[in-house]
Amino acid sequence: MARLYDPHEAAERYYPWWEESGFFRGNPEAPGRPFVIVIPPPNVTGSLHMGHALDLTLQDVLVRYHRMAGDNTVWIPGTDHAGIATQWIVEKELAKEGRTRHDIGREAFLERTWAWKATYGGTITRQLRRLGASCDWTRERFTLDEGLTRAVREAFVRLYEQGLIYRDTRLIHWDPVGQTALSDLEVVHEEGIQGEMWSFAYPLTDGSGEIVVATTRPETMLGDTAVAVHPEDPRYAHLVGRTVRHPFCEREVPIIADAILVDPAFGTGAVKVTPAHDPNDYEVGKRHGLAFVNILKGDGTLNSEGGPFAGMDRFEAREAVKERMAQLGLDRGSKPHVMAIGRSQRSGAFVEPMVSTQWFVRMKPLAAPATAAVEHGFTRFVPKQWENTYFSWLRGITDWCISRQLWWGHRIPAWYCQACGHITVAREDPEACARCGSDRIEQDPDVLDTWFSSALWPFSTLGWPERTVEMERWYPTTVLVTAYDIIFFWVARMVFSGIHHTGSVPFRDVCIHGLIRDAQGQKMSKTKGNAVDPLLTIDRYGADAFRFALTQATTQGSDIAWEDGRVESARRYTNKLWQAFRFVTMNLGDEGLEGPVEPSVYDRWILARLGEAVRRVREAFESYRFNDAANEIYAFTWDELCDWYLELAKGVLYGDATPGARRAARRTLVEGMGAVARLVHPIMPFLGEEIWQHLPGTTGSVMQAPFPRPEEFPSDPAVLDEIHLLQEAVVEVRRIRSEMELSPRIGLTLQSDGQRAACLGRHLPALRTLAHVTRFLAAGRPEGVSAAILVGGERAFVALEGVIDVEAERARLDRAIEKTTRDLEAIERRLSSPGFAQRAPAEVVESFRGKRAAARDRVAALEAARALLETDR
RNA sequence: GGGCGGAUAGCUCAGUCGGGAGAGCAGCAGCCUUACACGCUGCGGGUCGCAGGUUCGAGCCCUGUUCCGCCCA
Repeated sequence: MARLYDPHEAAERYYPWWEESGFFRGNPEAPGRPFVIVIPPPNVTGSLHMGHALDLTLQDVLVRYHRMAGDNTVWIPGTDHAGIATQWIVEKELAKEGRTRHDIGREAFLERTWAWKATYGGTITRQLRRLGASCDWTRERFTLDEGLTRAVREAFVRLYEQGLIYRDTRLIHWDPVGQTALSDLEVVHEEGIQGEMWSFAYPLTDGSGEIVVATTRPETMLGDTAVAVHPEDPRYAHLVGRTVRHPFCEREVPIIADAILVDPAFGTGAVKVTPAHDPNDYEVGKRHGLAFVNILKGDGTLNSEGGPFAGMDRFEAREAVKERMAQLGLDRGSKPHVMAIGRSQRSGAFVEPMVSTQWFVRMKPLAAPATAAVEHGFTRFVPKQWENTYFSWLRGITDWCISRQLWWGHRIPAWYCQACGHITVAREDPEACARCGSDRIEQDPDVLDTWFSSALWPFSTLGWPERTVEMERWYPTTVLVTAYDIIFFWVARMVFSGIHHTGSVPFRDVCIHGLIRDAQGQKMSKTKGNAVDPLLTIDRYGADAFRFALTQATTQGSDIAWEDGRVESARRYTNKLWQAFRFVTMNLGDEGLEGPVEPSVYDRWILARLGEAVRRVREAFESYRFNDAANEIYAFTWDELCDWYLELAKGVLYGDATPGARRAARRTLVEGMGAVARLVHPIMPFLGEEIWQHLPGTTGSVMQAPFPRPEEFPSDPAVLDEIHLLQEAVVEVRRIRSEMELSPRIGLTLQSDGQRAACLGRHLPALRTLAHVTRFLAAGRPEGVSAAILVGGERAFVALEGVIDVEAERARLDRAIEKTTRDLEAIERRLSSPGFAQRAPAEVVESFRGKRAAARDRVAALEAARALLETDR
């Protein structure tokens, strides 16, 4: 067997085998409790980052565990079409050729985008394979493929027919770089921007004076259609109802009174009103019936309403307006102002509020059932606290702007009649207007928000709106695994879409995990240069170690500060397991495993401990406690199997044990290692498989082997107790050796006349292997100097005559007495504290009395040993 | 402004029922013992942010408070 485990070689060998053998494939008609996960679809443009790696590792861990546990398991992969991001990439390519998408036309542009997707779109799914993800690739979906497009069309038409989708002209967020409308969620508010508050004067039309207003966006004054003051502000009462003269536009601007908009204490108490370019002013405009003057074109330059500034970019116009106002003597100065600004999540451009005609989803009626579903536990958040995030968003929800001025996406299925103006919304492309029958109809040029199709993902991937066997058997899905940052974007939208379209929540559980940050706790980003590349990490450490580190780092919903040290430590663990496995294969002997066996107490002990570990690991997986599962496996394999059992087995294998006992030890090694291969496989699939393949008696893939069950490994309290005693003896002798600075080469004699300690005589081979104890005597204190230790509460001695000086042993005993006395005092304080005996539960009091007795015995035994040493002087 | 989370060993973090504070890494000391020096053995290290309260008993429950982070407006 190779001296070192090669994770790359194993991955290259096993992954194609698994995939080609169909081990990843789900079958809705197979027996078993369904366990179904749909992947949170990554952007088709994307490449694997640490966030994906974490999210997908956790899903794969669950999927592999449940598949082995006998559930009807499937994990459906896929990608979304990422409207804005993908279109951008192709537009940039075109720009290099000196062309725009308009030059080549819609059809050619889409052809080109599909071609791009065919070439580069598979990047992330290839990378997923390197991670070991056991998705059912035969079911891979794409949000723009035929079936999902049909689902989108169906959902849109239904919502429209039910009055839940409508078209309206209102204030929306406009991305001047992407040149499209955005939903509220796609705007990121950036705080603490250093700007300025600039003041200027509007002269009253009648020339009797002026009114001073302030703004952080001077160019918007070109769209002002009112100046507002507070109705109860005595400074301005006489001006309400009069007008000011706009210096650049041919219009008179009314002075109005509005108690909601205006805070008389802020600034001059007078506010300019731009209804077409500010959310608050928009409301004022509606309240007062003001004109909505849109001054911007889609690219962020000023339109003809901009008068002398038409054609300028909005920021250029800002400076130009200020300059002209100064020339006109209307500039009233400026002062620094810290403000918040909205940027497009995708393009990073400063977003402009703009009045525009778009399609919207009416959210209130959809949000209410989505809230109720979580309140009533039909869908459960793990950890529970994330419900609050979900609820608070749904409570304050506004209608969802779903149209995007893009070409790459699901085109809105609405046709406008040139003859009668009717809008025809239909499942199949219509030939004529549904009302007047005219064939002069034109389809809406816009496409839907990518999230509109993502919201249908848990059921569109299963074949909805068809009533497929997948829908019958696998819907609702079992669990959605995702980070908390897309609870709004995606989780909530899937829940209300699922309930509305299918009558059921889309998943039973939502397992929320944190984000991966760098070692300093900063968010990883390409621009900061602190991003860790998961593929390089896999290159360096192997997928098994990487996955183990991710799993071990995943504590309930909190962020992870990433350091490569985590993976390095996990890689050492893979080596440890590999070496343990080598030990097993190197010690199988020639005589075979068949034949009568005489299991030792060690064999029975390790299997009992294995059973306990299996129970804890299963519990951890079942309740999404990933770190607990990883740590249980780690602690069992390293601290018990390697540190104790393998050493104990050496005593049997290399000593003069009977052939039956040796055979039993070998079988236990093989059985234990087989269980370890199965235990680790969900987290470390390649290592688990590699071990499994080389163990005698295994068949098929470890993927298809049953996950260990606690019942396979019987417990035995007497055995656990005996080995515990042995461990105590070993640890104590080792401590003596270390504290006395005795060479590991010196064989020691251990002796005790205690009743429980008597059994140590049977364990001499183990004592020799583990602590280099070469002799055990059922006797009391030896002649000459000796060290006293406690085993099972009884005194035992390590003969040290001629080996060590008395002073050192005396000092050691003093330290031990001091520590044990401190323990005893703490217990006694507890027992004698007022009310404890009366009020604490009887079993607690009893356990403390037991502890007191044990501690008293320990102190007495140590003091007796100390006294014996004294008489030697 | 509203909401949520965090503060526990030098670092990163666990801690489920309220019942004697843990892991990994780092540190110190000793070992190339025939699976593993990617290892083994032993040791040291904590005012559980702070102040009150409830309780026989609080890292855990309650109130207040400081600092850090995130989300929303």
